[in-house]
Amino acid sequence: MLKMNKKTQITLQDIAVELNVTKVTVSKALRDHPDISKEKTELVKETARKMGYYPNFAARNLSSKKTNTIGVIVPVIANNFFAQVIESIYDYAFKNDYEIILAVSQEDSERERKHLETMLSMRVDGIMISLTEHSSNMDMFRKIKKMGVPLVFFDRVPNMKAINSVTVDNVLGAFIAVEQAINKGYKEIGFLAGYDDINIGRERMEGFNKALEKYKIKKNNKWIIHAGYSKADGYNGFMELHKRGNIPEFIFAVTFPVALGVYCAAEELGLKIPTDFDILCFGNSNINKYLKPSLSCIDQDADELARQSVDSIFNIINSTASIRAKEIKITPKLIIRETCI
Amino acid sequence: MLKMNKKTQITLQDIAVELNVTKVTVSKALRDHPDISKEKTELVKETARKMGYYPNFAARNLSSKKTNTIGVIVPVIANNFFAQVIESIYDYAFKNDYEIILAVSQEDSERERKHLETMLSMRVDGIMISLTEHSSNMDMFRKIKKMGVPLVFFDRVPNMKAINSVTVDNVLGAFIAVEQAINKGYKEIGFLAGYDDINIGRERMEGFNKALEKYKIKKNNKWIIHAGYSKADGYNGFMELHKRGNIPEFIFAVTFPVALGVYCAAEELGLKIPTDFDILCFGNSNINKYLKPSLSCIDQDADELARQSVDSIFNIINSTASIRAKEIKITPKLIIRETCI
DNA sequence: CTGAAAGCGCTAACAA
DNA sequence: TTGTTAGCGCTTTCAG
Repeated sequence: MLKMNKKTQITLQDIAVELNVTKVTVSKALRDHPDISKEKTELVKETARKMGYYPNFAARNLSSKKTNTIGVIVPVIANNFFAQVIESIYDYAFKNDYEIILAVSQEDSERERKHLETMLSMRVDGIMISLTEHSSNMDMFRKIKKMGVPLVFFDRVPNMKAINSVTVDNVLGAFIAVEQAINKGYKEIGFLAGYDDINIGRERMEGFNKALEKYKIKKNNKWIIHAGYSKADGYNGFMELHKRGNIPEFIFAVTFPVALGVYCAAEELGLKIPTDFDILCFGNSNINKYLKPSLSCIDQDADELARQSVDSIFNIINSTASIRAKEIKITPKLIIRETCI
Repeated sequence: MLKMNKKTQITLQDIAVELNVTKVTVSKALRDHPDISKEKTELVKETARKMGYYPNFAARNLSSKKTNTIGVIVPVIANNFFAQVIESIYDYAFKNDYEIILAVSQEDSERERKHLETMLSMRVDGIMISLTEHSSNMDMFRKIKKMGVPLVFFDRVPNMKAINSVTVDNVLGAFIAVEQAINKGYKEIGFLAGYDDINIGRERMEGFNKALEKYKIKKNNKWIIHAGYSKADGYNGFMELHKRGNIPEFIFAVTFPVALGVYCAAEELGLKIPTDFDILCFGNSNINKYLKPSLSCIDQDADELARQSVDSIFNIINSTASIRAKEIKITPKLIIRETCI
């Protein structure tokens, strides 16, 4: 009854025996440690390859206290903006020899909390997160900060002092969107807005208000709907607007999915864009130029957001001294297509 | 010079000391081991929570030889189909208390290989993969099989015997797409096809051929373009078709992004769909009903694909005896919108 | 340049 | 019901 049925995993020891050295030598060689001679290093590597050795990360992490891994939590994946951000994050991480542990909160702050705990248990070297649409676990974040785990928020960030964040300038973006509508001559301006719980809702509302104020346009609360950021929210929001009576000349949508919901509702109601009402949204999508009419929007550079976020977390991870929290803002830009032209 | 500056990580031992028991007791309590009394278990958990304890997964994995983790490799994320599949995979895994390690090959088989090695090093309990568009590392897969690591291919699978796979019935899907066009009366039928390297290209071509044969339609190679599966490929493919002379009455696009590229090219060329030519594609997207004209397609159920794949890998992981490789095929369905109606 | 010893934090037998 | 003893596979001192 020898130990034969164990699912054999090749270890440093196995290679060491094969080569008549100790596992320390093998370990060093595999990591290109200067202690080991060039030839021996090559020999070790070659043997390891031949034997089908794959270093056990768990063991390595345990003894080295480093995982070369960063945790990323997003509210959703099947969304053009987030899909692009995630893809870019993966790319930058890969180029820096880091692994990404991705988790999806599904806009559920309870799931979010669990994922944060998992990341902590995995001892990731840092955490990047974009919050759920409602509130969030500030206590958890404070705890994480206190534990000294590098933390960077991106796009959807909490209302907290001294945090690292990378966001698009939402106030500015909303402002220029509404300004565009006003310049075009619209006076009846509606907003399918988010909630104040999270920065993107709060700040886009702020930009909206600013533009109305600056141009002395009367704000009509009947034309402002507070809902979420999804397609369904846009659909329902527009239906509600329609039910309330005459719809405004122009609608600003808080996100691209919301605008999509509006297109859908309008079609059902037999309303034509931009003749019956006009629209513009915050957030681009690789498909909105194919819509009829193609949708003008406030473009947020997903790749840039990802790059800045990754840079930011690496800076924190690699700095010896604790560095000052940094809030990075990316400037959005207006892209005019067939709506609100 | 006490060891004070170590970034303190709360361990079982710390809790044990606090509670005047041994770490084994704590370990068991935290995992609801029946050995430990209810009250003590509660006490331990409460204390752990208070002390801010997070179990070290690396240590746990190392000693238990189980990671509760499955690795997923996809060619791309910023793609409606894959984004949905991934999101569903995450959801099913989460509900089964499994973590997902996601990696993106970017259609690059070299990256794919590296990711596979990483997964092996992480000792994931199983691997789910959708291949890059060109060939792939069959040797690597054979090695993985030999190592006894559960492996499931989904959507894009290799041409290999005895593998576990979950795919859409590509032959059938392509067949009914082309049949629809033929029934509509089209005789000039083109195909923006993929390559034979991978099942989706090969099988969709097979279905295309079958339909032409069955209905005795002449196949015109001038109208068949072999390119990739992306929007750019669709754009270039259509431009090439156009350059070659008169375009066919109908074009079957191998993927949704390819069809999108065609829309783009057609617009530039001033061609109208469906009057100048008609189109239908393999693969749905949550936005193609918004296109003008809205695009008819062969719908592949992303969620179903994900569910079957996850089920499949769990079956393998949880089965004691080695089970027979299983190839699961999902039946696609035709969705008619404004094209090819 | 190489190796011996210790231990990372945890779980899995087995004893008590 | 609890504790003892051994590692899991690797890296990290520190000696040679």
